[in-house]
Amino acid sequence: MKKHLVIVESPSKAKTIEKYLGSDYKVVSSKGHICDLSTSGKERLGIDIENNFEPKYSISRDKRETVKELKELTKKAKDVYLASDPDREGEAIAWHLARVLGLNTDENNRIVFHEITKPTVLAALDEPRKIDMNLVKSQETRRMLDRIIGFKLSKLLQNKIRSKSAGRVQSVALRLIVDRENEIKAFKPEEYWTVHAQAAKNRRKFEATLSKVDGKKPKISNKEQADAIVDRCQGDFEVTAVTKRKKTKQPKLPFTTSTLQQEASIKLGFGARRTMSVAQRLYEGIDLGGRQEGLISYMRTDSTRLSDLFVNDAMDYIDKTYGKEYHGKVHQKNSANAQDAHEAIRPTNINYTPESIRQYLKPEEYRLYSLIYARTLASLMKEAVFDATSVTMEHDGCQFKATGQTMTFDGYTKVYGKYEKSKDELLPELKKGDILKDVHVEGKQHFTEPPARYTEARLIKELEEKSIGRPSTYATIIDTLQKRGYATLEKASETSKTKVFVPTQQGILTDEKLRQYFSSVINVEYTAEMEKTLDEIAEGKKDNVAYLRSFYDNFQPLVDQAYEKMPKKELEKVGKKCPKCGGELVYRNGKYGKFISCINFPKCKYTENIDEPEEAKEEKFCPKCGAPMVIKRGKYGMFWACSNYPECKTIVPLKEKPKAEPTGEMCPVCGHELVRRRSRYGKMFIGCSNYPKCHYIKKEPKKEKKKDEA
DNA sequence: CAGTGAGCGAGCTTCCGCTTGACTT
Repeated sequence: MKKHLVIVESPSKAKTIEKYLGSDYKVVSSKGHICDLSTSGKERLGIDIENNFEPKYSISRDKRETVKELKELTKKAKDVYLASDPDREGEAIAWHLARVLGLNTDENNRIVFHEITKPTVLAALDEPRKIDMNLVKSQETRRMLDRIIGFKLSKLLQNKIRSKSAGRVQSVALRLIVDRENEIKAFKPEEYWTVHAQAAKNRRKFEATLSKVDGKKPKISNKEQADAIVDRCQGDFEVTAVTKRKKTKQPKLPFTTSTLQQEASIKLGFGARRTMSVAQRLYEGIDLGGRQEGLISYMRTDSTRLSDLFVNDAMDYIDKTYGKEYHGKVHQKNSANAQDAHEAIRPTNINYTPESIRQYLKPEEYRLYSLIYARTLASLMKEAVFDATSVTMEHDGCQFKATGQTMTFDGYTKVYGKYEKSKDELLPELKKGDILKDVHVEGKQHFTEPPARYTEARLIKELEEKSIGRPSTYATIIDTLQKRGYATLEKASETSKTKVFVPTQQGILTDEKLRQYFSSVINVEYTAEMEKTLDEIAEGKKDNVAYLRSFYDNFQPLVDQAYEKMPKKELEKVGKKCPKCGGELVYRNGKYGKFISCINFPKCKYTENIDEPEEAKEEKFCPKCGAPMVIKRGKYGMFWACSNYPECKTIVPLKEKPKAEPTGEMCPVCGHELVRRRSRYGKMFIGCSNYPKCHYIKKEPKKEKKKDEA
């Protein structure tokens, strides 16, 4: 018997939905887009600009197999429902599927649902509609714009300054990093002081901070000014006001991709890549003792919405587990450009507590699942309540303030508290008119701090707030900046574990050129403007070809101008000639750093390493065969080798000793100094400088194996 | 964990956004 065929985007989703629909239905997936703009042809743009921006599509190489299968299934099916995601990209996927599978686009064969629950999927099947061609046009416009900007700029920069790529999204991410670097460079620390009073009542100590001097907010910029205030504050203080009020703290919204990546980075130390791959495993399903179950909803989402079914279950669970007083409400707020195709990232089943399934999870899966579980549950719980007290005390026109708070109801922090420390700050019982004796007042010096470099998490947050990039691309953007050699992730400081983005020379240069020639396209606001127009196209209020044309007519002259005016970056000359072909030797940047090569590459493949040791300038001949010797670089460092290799395998060590750092420590065996060296296996170790007479090696404290336990 | 070892890179395919496996980074 012929079945109805339903096509979704994700295989895991297909499995779940097939369970809901029963045996009359076959549910399969396209695994994302199946088509893309072609990259063959003259300009490789896949767009016929002269012919009204006609797109040229081809089936993506890695989807040939999928498409073949879909075609066969279509032949066998009674009818086909296109159930790709309910957003711009999903509509385009539906249209590509319709074309490739030969479906009638005038038929009602498109269905959408915003959450994967049985009632919503069944309801969707009752309301099939036609493919929304305006929405498809909107996606197609976005795609063509990105292709034009990306390929034209990349080609230009490759040609002019040997940069690898540029694009609407990556180049703005780079801009943010470079801007921040410039702010830091321009930053001048300023000195300022605060004044603090240590007081006590009934032997309970507390600290207050200077808030006003003679009724005005103080501005203290040096020690003299601070000392003057401290001098004024000698003697008894009087409590002039005590105010008490209730304070509440709301739980945060459930996770989107961006907030999950941020929180996992801060709370678990996961990079965006790692978070996504662990989340993917949780989504696809974990073997829970014989049965495979998806533990979380879809992990690429911009929505904080939770399905009604889930909310009901979770509320029951809260009532049952914690009591009705913890029963909160649904908070709702999506970011500006949210497309809301999926729910928030939540557990699929609230009864799978992290503890109850811990035995089936790898440590990193357990940690991420615990975070998602706690965040989701907390979002539906009551706010935490605090008693907050503020005390004002004065002496000779100098007013100090102290604040304290105690939690009177833990609310959502019962489950999310371990990720959000909030400490009680206690004040002694004080009342207006109390006199405080023996108050110790002193000034504290501070300096204003430069803004911090971006961590992965901060950069993703910034991009999301500015509507740049999408949940499926945040992790890729981070990778691209590094792969292109525009920025590196480096430790924020010697001691810190946090890694931050530092732009490279090439990154700074690339940004500079884009700023100079393409400021109207590569900037933080551009994507938001584009999105506005795309919405108008989707609503049928604007013609997409007219939009593309006006963009192109503005953009192409900028490209032409840049080809004309942008100076070509010449390769830096070494000042020596190539021993092989006599060409100029130049510095190049390789994957492993700077190196020297012949200008005639690829005709001449001569290379050399930079920072040759001093003695490389000497002429040296092989003691065995008399051939000249050259410096070679092995796994373990540099050495002289016969140029006749491999016929003659003579090796002479360098005169320069390999690095051995003194440590200041003495050898417990022979009393000579201990030095830090690199072993032949490449590891650093501390051994005795009296080697080989003394073989002492200091045992390094064993490095703990990375543990992934909560 | 102590006396060895001999790469590679670069240039010309890049964009963004939707997905998962096939990888040997």
